[in-house]
Parts: sequence; C-alpha cells; structure tokens
Amino acid sequence: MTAAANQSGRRPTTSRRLERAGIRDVAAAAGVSITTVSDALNGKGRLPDETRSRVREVAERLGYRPSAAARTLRTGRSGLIGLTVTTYGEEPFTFTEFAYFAEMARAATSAALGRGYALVVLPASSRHDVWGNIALDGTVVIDPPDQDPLVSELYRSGVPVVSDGKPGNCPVTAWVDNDHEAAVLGILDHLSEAGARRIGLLTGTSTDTYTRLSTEAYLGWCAKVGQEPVYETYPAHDPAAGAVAADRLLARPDRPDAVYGLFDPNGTDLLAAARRYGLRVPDDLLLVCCSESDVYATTEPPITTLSLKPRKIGTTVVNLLIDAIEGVDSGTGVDIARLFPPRFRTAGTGPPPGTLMPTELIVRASSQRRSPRTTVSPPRAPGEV
Amino acid sequence: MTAAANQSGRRPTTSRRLERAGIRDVAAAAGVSITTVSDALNGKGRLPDETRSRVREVAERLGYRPSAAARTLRTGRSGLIGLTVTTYGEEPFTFTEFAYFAEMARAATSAALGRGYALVVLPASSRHDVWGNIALDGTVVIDPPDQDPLVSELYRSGVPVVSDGKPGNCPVTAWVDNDHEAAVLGILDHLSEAGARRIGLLTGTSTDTYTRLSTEAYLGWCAKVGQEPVYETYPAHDPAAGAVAADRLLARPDRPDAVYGLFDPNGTDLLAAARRYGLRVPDDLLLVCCSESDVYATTEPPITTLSLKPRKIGTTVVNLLIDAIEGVDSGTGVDIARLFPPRFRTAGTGPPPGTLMPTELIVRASSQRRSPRTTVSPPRAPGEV
DNA sequence: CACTCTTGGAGAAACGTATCTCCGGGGGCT
DNA sequence: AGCCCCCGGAGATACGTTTCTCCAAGAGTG
Repeated sequence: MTAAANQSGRRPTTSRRLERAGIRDVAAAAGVSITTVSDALNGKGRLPDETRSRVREVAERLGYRPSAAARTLRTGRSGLIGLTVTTYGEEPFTFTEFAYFAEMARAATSAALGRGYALVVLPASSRHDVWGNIALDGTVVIDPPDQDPLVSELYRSGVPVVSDGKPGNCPVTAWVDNDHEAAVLGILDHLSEAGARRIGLLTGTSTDTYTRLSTEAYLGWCAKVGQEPVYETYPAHDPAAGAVAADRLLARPDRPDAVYGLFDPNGTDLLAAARRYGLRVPDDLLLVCCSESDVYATTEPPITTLSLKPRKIGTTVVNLLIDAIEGVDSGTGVDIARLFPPRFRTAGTGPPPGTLMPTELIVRASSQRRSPRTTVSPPRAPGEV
Repeated sequence: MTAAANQSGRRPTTSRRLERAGIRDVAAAAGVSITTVSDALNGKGRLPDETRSRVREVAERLGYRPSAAARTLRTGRSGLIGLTVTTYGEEPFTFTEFAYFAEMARAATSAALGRGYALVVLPASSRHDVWGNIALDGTVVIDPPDQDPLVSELYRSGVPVVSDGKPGNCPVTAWVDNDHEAAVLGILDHLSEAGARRIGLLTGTSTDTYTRLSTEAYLGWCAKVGQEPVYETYPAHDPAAGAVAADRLLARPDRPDAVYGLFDPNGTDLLAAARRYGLRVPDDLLLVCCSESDVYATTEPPITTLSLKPRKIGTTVVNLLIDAIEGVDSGTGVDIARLFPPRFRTAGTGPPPGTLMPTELIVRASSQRRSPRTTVSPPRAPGEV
C-alpha cells in the first residue's frame, strides 16, 4: 500500500455526496499525516510553528470541524454535564422552585460554559433510554430524594454527581447547600426583634432536605423559646394549595402575629389571606417568605424575603463537578479515592465533602413593625456557617 | 484466531481496572455474536424471542449500558438538540424575555424528551469551541438577528435549524412565530373600545423581529386611524432602563391615556410611573403589557397582559425540528430538497416554511375603563392568523 | 431426490479521532 | 570517527457501536 493510497483514505468506490471534511482530508491536503494534523490542531506533540500554522490554515480552508462523537469516543469525555431536577408532575421542572431553579440553572450554564462544558437538562423522571443515550461527563442533581435510584446508578457507573441540597442516602461526589437551619433561626430572631410574639410557619409536606431542615429548625426554635408551634403544611408542588394553606394558617384560633413562608408564592398568598381577614401588614402581621423573585420589592407593602442565592449555588455546584471530572481523569487514578469515596471501602472514610453557602435576608417593610428607619440590617450575619 | 479468542475481545494483556461491560462482554457471556446482541437489544434483525430475551437478560445482569459516543459516531445521531438564545450581555439568557424564555425552554424540553431527545442550552455568544465540541442533531434558535453567522454556519454544515421568531436573512429549515401584527392591532382595538383616545407604546431599541413587527404594526395603526404616534424606546435588555422610559412616556406633554408595553417588566414600571404622576389605573390610564408572568393577576389593579403562548411555541418548534431531523435521515435523501431548501438551487423555491401561532389577550381591570362586568372577552379572536 | 426459501446468526467493515510507539536523520560531543 | 540525543513526524491501533453481507442448515416443494 502506497503512502498516497493510505493517506487518501478508505473511500474505495462509494464517493458519498457532500461529505464533510475529515481529519484525513486535511492531512492529505496539507501533505502531512493524520497524527500531525491532530497534534497541530490540539496544540500537542512537538511541531514547529510553521507546520502548525500551515495545518491550521488548511483545516480552516476546508472548513474542517472535528467530529465531537469521535472525539468523545476516543477520549471518553463529552464536555456535557447533566442538570437534573426532581420532578413532581409531568413537567420537567417543578413549579414551586421555579425562580430558584431558573436562576440556578442560568448560573450553572454560565459557569459550565466558562469552563468549556455545556449543560443538558434532564428531568429525573425521564425515560431511562434518554439517560443512556447521552454521554455525560458528570451530573448536577437538584435536591435528590433519599435513596434516589438514578443518582445511585450514575454514581455506580462512575459518573461524578454533585448535588444541590444535602443528599440523604445517595452517594454523591460532593454537595452544596444553604445552611437552612441558620437561615430559619435568623428569620425567627429577626421577627422576634420586630416584636413578634407568636411566629407561624407555612411549610410543605414533601420530604426534601430544604423542607425538612427548615421545619426542624423551626420546631427546635419553638421548643427552645417555649412557643407552641403554629404551622400549616401543604403540597408545595401544587400552585393552588398554597393559598388555601395560607388561609388556614390565618384562620386558626391561635393565629400567629408573624409568619414565615418557605416557598416562593407564599408571600403573595399570605398577603391576600391577610387582606381577607382584615389584617394589616406589618402592623397586625409580620411577613417573611423565601423567594428569589423581586416582585416582592414592589408589593404593597414590600415583603421581606430570604434569598438562597441560587446563582452562587449553581456556580459552586458546577465548579465542584468539573473539578471532580477533570481531577479524576487527569491523574493516574490516585485522585479517585479522594473524589469518589469508594463503596467497597469500609466506613470511616467520611461523608462526601459538602459546602454550606450563605443565605441573604432582604429586609423590607413587611417585617418591621414601625417606621422603617433602617432598611437593611440582617439580625444575624448571613454568611455564618 | 479462534472464535473464542475473537469473541473474548482484544484485551490482550492490559486488564484495565473496573472496566464497564461492553457489547463484546455481553456477547461472550450470552454465547452469541456481537451482531446478535446489537439486534436483540435494538429490536432489529430476525431473532426468535427466546434469543432476544436471553440476550437482554444477560445484558441486564452485566449492567450493560451502550456507549452513547460510539452509537453517535456510528449512526450520526446524538439525540441532542441545541437551544440557543441571542444574548445581549454576558449572561446566557436575556433578562427581558426571561419568563418567556423559561416557559418556552420548559415546553421545549418536555417536547424533546417526549420524542427521545434532550436539550442542551447554548448561548449564541459562547465560544466557538463549545459549539464544535458537541454533536448536535439540530438546533432551535430564539429570535436570530439578521445575518446571524452562527445560524448560517449551522445551516451550511447540514444541521437543521428551526427558529422561534421569523428570521431575517438567516437560512433556516423552518420557523415559528406569533402573528405580532395581529396581536398589536387587537390590543389597540381593545384599548380604543375601552375609551382610549391616544394610545402610547413602550418599545425597545433592538432590531429583533418581535420589536420591529410590533412597532411597525403600531405605527401603521396610528397612520390608519390618524393618531400621532406616542412612544418611547429603550434598550430592553437593561432592566433599569424600562422604568426610566415609562417615566418619560408619562411625562410627555402629549401624555397618552393608554399604553401598551412590549416587555414583561413594563406593567410594573408603568404602574409605578402612573402612581408618581398621580394617574389612576384604569381611570386615567389604560394599561396593557406583554408578559407571561402571572404576577399581573394580583397587582393593584390587575393588569391586562398579552401572552405569546411560549409553551405552544416551544412545543411546535421542537416538533418541527425533530421532524426535519428524522425526515432527512430516514429517507433516501429525497426529503432533503423539501426540508432543506438548497442554497444551490435558484430562487423560486420560496422561503422556509413558517408557522404563525396565536397569542392570547388576558383582559384584566387595567384595560377596562369602568365596572369590569365582563372580565374575559378578547375583542378580537386570538387564534386569528 | 434436487431445488429453493426461510430462519438464525456470524464476520467484518466502517464511523473519525487521539495517542502510543517507533524511526530516520542531523548535529553536537567525546 | 563514532555515539547519543533530540527534532519532526509517520504508522497503526483502539474507542464501542451499527449494519451490510454472507452462510449454514433445515423445511418445504415439485
């Protein structure tokens, strides 16, 4: 076989129509080998700059675009990161966390792109074949439920998984979460200082980490200060149920004089419910809710909100994940022990590394009993861990 | 080479650690050939059910997961669809269209997953290598600017492109858009019927299709009914500029008694501006804005909004794109002429197929001068094309 | 019985890249 | 002069599928 025959490649008889230029075509056109083209384009190997630029020029002229599929097959890296959110209905995103998710996803997308990765959105409930059909370098999971089979399988098959929300029993590479306990305690203190005597809670029925930790923090605080808990729960994924629960909470005989709502729409719901009962905010009822929406800056009155800083979370989660991806593969395998707490090792290696991110309390009129002379002064340092 | 040696594969000496099972391993374990495994798992070929189920069982037992990269390389299909939005700043999504984009993306994700595809979000401005590193079966482009080089290159390289928003000079496979002219005319008629004498417009400075068509429709209407145009423009991607522009509009000597705002935050902005000038809505000022947010149902007063139905758009766009993807490849190439108006053909093949989707006017108190006896009655059939 | 048809399945060639291995040759050093 | 080393690059293999082609054997059929 002559060199020319070899370089011109294996297009024996069938000259396909409108074939895209491959690396072989570039090599042939530049009069070099495939190796040289690959090295020149990827900045590897030892080549004089002259060869490198010449090859690049030829590639450009031919409109050469390397095949992502072939590269992925060869290198084992796709540059793709999955972004998974636990779904409650048939929609790929949840409703209650919509603003949070949108912000978080946006930040995650930015962070990933900044490091050369792209994000693909995959609901946890999607059919399994979709998951299997995509080469993922790693996955971000938002608030995985305990014993999530999807996370377990991903982890088992060697795909790094970083979760937003402290995981229950799922084995993950790392996780990031807010310090929900500190956040709730901070709000309760804030409301107390504003004069609240009996603080109520509007919370959810689901068992995700956020709901659970927040509710536990509330109950613990009640036990500590000796207040009888006053709370209502509702399925947070049902957009209509929130208003009903808000109404229930304010209709109770032991009606609270301050309420914290765990979910985004609670502020609007509680405000509407307060109007129905003739309660004035903040005079008769102090209000705080957890939300990423800035509509609460312009409600009447503006409502104090707790921000979970989804942008920071999204950025951190993605960076941790990419660190794991690149750390694993770049080394000789030594890092695996650190980044993948192996399932075979006996206990004692400790839980996966977690990071707590600060929240931010945005104090507005709804949680200040009288003249709002100082508008910004979170009673507890938000960065506290 | 014996059959056994061949089937056991080419793992000569280096027994890699913890290797994932490949199709060869399944074939060896099941005592059949690779072909049979592939056929059994993909439902192809002619195999008795017994063999099929046996192979499937062995694959399951070994935890076999086909390599997406290899499959993509071989079949030329990745099951991945790009979702691109034109960016104005450094963020991957635009701000002004945020709710619209979020809804549209959610619907698109659902539709894609329903057909076995996944969506990857790629800002048009992202570095070129990210685009080149991902095997995309097709791309959805939101509101491409005229002569978008990215779209042109995608199209040239044979990737189907469907755009949300009628494209200017970009060659696309198909496009979907609202009938913006009909929508604006419908709103203007609606406001006129509500008693408006001079209708103002809050619009943007950018040249995207939505802004352009809407503004032109407004100007045309003004010319027709003999009203002097009263409008202010501002860079829609600047979240702060909207409030300023709203203020400018209401500060004019020829202050309008009704305003339509083209962008999501305009409702809030105009409401705030009206308060500053002591104008009561709807008594002194009728208000309509284009928004997908339901916060306008609970403002004081509730504001009439125009919905562009992003969910329908997202679903339609994705389905058109997947039709193109699968139509092209399934046939013998005959369909190419229909789905890809070839650039070589002389003019006369007509523009790419476009679909106009209806909008929906959600009438609330802000656009009804007196007692809101009938709360739902769009003055013009929203489905009109 | 000779033949064709159908069934069930095996072989091997791609897909396009990255990378490991190896090699010729020229220049410097002893 | 002989040796070693480094520069510049070529060859070949592997990544893990899908799929085209082909074959053996048994079942019908005249």
